[in-house]
Amino acid sequence: MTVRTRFAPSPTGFLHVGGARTALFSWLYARKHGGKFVLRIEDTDLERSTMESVNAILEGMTWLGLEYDEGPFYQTKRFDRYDEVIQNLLERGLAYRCNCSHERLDKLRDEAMKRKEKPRYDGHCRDIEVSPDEPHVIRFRNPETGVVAVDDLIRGRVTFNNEELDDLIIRRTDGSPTYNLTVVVDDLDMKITHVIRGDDHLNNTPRQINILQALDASPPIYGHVPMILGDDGARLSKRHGAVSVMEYREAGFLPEALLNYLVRLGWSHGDQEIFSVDEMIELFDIDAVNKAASCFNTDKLLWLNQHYIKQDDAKRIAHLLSPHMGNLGIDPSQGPDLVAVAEAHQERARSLVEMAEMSAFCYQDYEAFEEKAAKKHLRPAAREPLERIRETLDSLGEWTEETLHAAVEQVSADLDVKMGKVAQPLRVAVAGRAASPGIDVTLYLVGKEASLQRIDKALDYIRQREANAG
RNA sequence: GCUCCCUUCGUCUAGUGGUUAGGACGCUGGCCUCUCACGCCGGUAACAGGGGUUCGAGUCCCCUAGGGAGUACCA
Repeated sequence: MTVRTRFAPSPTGFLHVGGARTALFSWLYARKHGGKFVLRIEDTDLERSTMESVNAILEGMTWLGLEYDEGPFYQTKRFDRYDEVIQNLLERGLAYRCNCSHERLDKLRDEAMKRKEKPRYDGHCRDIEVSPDEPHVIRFRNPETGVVAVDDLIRGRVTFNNEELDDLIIRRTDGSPTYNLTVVVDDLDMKITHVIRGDDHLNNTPRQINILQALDASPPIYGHVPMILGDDGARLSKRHGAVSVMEYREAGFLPEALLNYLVRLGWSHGDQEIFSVDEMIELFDIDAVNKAASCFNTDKLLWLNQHYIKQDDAKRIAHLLSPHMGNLGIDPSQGPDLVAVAEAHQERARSLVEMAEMSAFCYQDYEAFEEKAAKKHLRPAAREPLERIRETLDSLGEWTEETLHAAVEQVSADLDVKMGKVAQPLRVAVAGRAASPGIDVTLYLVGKEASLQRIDKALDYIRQREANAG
């Protein structure tokens, strides 16, 4: 039997991290077992489904590299098939027409709640003939007794009493099929062997199994993965920052970092933290997925992101960095080689956005000195070192990291001061702040002309300060 | 309310009857050092509570508490 898994989002919004993790687990399971991964769009809710959402979901999956083998299949294109199944159920007496009014249903619910019971449909129309010509819904005739057991890959055996279930609507008054029916028919038709989905569906599973049995089909194997919560333990929402996968791209995250973070959320393999996609496929084990929901922790994601930024090829990082530079109004082709700039910042940035911000000085003059840095380093005592290094740099033959390093060392030696006494004021002058890559690299990237100009600006600042003090 | 699910450091987790309860993020002390970062060494911090079972329980059972999901002519 070939393994076939699926991801079946409803297109009512973006691909969020919870859905992405469910998709990842499902995808990994298929890949690990040499199976197929199917994408299905559950768009039977005509009111809320949009094409923009479909595109956003596809974009998110593509970015993460969760490629599907079949699909996307759209449920709205399969209404004929659902009708056929409903008709079949109707003919065999396993479903029936119901014309109970909303009012009656509401009343039923209120009364049940008052009696501290679970609200269920009372089966009023079960044995009465409702004409096909009058407005009606179609309900599934759920077994009234017995238990349904789900042998879940993650939760273990979970059992439900049929008395708890009621006759659910499988076709609305407008003729459209409902979720629990379409899922069952689709999973069946698409020969899905393993249904890996969010655990918000665990309660639906017994109903689906009952429908499956009415259809003389054997249920697939289920695996209900827990939810992802916000860092405060509450349900993940916009309030927690980014929830959409694409927002993470915009925030400067690498897809492999998000994937690695997501796979470790609720799953682990001993003490291993870093997983390449190939390792995930090899080591992932759905049985080892935790039962409890887990909180999303951006700090750890940032750590992983930094790890991948650090480890990645500078060329690729530069390529990915480019649009973020653009967002700052910088055209990376005007200035130093972006690959060199990226390389210089690879160990310093936790995200590409941070990298763009911290390397902007290589392309454009900063607006003002970082206040604390200027106060600390651009003081009268720094004037001489700065003047000396300016002179040395001005007459430097070759502008390379080696010659620049030597120049700074030479001035420090001449002045008989530690290198920091020269490098720090120089750094603030050239980069505008107290932190930057090594001073030689920093100078190299800024270039001779801009460096000298900025040193002059720093010297002006110091003179101004001396004047004010005097 | 009812049904189902869940519960180890702040967070992600290891742990499948005998461990000084391990790792990671974070925080923190130090080393390295031209700054920041990286790297390295160290520290901080957890078995929700209560009953059993057992020579022995984070691990098995029960109860309580707390969280979550479902309870739609949403998916």
